[in-house]
Amino acid sequence: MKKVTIKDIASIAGVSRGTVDRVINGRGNVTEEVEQKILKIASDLGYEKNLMASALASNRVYRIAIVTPDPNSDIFWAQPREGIQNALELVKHYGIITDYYDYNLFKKDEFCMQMENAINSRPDAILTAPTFTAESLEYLEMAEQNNIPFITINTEIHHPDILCYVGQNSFNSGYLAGRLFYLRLKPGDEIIALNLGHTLANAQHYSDKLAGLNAFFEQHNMSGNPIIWYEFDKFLDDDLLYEFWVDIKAKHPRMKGLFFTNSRGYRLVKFFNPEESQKYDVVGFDMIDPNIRFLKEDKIDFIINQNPILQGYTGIMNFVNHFVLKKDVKKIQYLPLDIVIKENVDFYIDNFKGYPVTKG
Amino acid sequence: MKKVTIKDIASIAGVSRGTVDRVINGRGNVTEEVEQKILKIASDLGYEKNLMASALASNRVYRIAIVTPDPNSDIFWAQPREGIQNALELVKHYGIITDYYDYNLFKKDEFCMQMENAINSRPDAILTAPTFTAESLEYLEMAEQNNIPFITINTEIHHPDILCYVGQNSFNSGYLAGRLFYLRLKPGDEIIALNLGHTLANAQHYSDKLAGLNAFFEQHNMSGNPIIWYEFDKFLDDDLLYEFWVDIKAKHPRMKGLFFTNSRGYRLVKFFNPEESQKYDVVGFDMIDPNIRFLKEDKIDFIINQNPILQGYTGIMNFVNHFVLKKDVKKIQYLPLDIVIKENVDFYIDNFKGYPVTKG
DNA sequence: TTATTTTCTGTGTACGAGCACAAACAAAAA
DNA sequence: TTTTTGTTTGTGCTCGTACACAGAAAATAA
Repeated sequence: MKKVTIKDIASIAGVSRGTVDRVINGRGNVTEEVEQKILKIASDLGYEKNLMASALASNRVYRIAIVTPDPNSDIFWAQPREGIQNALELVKHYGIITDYYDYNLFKKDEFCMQMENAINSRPDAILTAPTFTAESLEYLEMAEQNNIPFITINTEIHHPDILCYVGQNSFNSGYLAGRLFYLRLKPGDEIIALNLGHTLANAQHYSDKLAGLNAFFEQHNMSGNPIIWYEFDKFLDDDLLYEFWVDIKAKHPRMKGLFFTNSRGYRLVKFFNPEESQKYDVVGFDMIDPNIRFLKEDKIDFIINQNPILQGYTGIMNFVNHFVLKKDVKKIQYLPLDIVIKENVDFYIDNFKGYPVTKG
Repeated sequence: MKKVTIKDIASIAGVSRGTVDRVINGRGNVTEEVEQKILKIASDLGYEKNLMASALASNRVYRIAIVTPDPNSDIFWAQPREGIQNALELVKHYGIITDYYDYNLFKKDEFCMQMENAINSRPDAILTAPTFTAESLEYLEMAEQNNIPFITINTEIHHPDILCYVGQNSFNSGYLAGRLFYLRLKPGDEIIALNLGHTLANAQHYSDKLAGLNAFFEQHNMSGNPIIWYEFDKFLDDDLLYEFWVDIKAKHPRMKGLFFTNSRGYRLVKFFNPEESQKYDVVGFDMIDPNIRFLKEDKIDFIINQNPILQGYTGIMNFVNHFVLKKDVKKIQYLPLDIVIKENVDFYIDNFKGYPVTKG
């Protein structure tokens, strides 16, 4: 049961290690006849390259440039980063080095600058959350020219040349939200879909989610339950937001469900009084701290989680699978849409991140 | 930014590689003074052992004995195995070898036999699902004597000497089920909790789940919604099971919720007519194929999933973290209780297993 | 003191694959 | 034929660590 080495193959084939090495790694300069013989022996013996020895000998370094929003500009982005760092812990021995190019989520020019810096550093790959779609596509082309593949997470852009996408399926998350409202809806109840954010950034995301929600209601003949779409981009100003909320309530006495299209539901539900906490079914996204708090206080009823930590983790692991282990990687990987409620939230937070972790 | 090696430390400390090696690996025979100097330099330089080189040089082989139920005796157990095999794919380069000791889930003597075989093979660790609690504890002690640690998955046994447990928290899964029923319950509605299985095996599991369910109802003042507990061990006989079901319906006209304590809900819900599929809220466990089918047919409403694939995966990864990477491993790792419904089930099945996978 | 044991330190080789370079051989050109 | 060129194969060193063994130094016994 001993492992087969290049030496074993060489001695059986009656050639030297060097020749076997050339065949295995396709370096050429080997007669057809010998090559075939060696390949046959290798496959008969079930030869598998010892990756440790290989990495050690080649002494190769892989560099990944990470272009994601600065967590300080939007706390959500701490989570993908956490996953990235955890993955690195497991695979850094393969010689993987990362450089971070942070940008302010709300500043397009910062994004562009950092993306250029990243490309100019000539990394082996760029891992990015392409929050600015149009610009991302441009840089993708530019990187393409320099043979730098893109690994994208969280925000889907459609382009044949990305190495992979790991993240959410927005349409389906809206559709899922539809079911969650449906569970408790009565005839005539209204749903308010609320986008606390700027239309420009991530527009596709939001409209896909809404489309999914609408699709569910249509397919379940819920024409008696209207969905009303609002957008409010001054969400950072509590006074204005409160005014907006009072206004909404006045306009929609039959409001029963509240659908937040992103992670910022916490900004509004903090205005709920106890009675309102009871009355409304609230569905929001992402397990960031304030959302978790309000989930536990019954102000938010369901959080749909797309495991951003796992997105980062998987992004790195895909790199390893592709570059180090030379395995095919699935191009589109939609993560599960976890339904998080008060009763299972702690397990998602404390004990597990979707992959094994150590104590320290 | 170059990596620090033993040689670097040696030349700075003015000693040979061998001496540094003795210090780093605590092999002794080094003067206190030199040892301290080397340790200081190592920590100053941020030395980290190159695991590739280490594994290569030591040529060590780790053997794990896997003692789990034969998937042929109960299909559920194919899932942990899948996770085990996927994890091995990622870490086998560290020299990890596995031997499987399968046993029939329902045959205690087979379990004992295989456990003895496993211990006698003197592995570095035993990964097991201790479905037979009392016996498992005995073998745990026996393995303990031989310095073979236990990694347990899926079924929790309480013993200070296990290396780790990865799996479900039964009480909480019952408690979670409580919430799922609560969403749609009306005053007077009854819940039938049904254990399709033998009392003996996994008894703790089942009673914990029921306790959780009861606890939720108590804490939410639902004394108007009784929970009635049934057990039926002839579940393999369709005729008897059908008879039992007809009987239940007759006895409980106010039945609204149906709680299956394990993965075998599919055996009963197949008797539902369309009207019944609508009428009952059904909560069951485990994403095995027949359950998934009935989820899609609206006969089952919620599946609580404890990611058995991930259990296997994590079990192996914990081994690696402990033995190869020498990191501390969390002793108890409760996996998230995923709430799976028709609208998110496909993402759990097709696209993701909770960790990165390759295409082939 | 010298002999002997014990404690400490240095050196050489191995692990398996990568890679540069040398050597052997064959084919084409002189 | 010899020379040149090109193709194919073999050798030796490298990566960073582990470990056996040799050797030096110190401590103890004679």
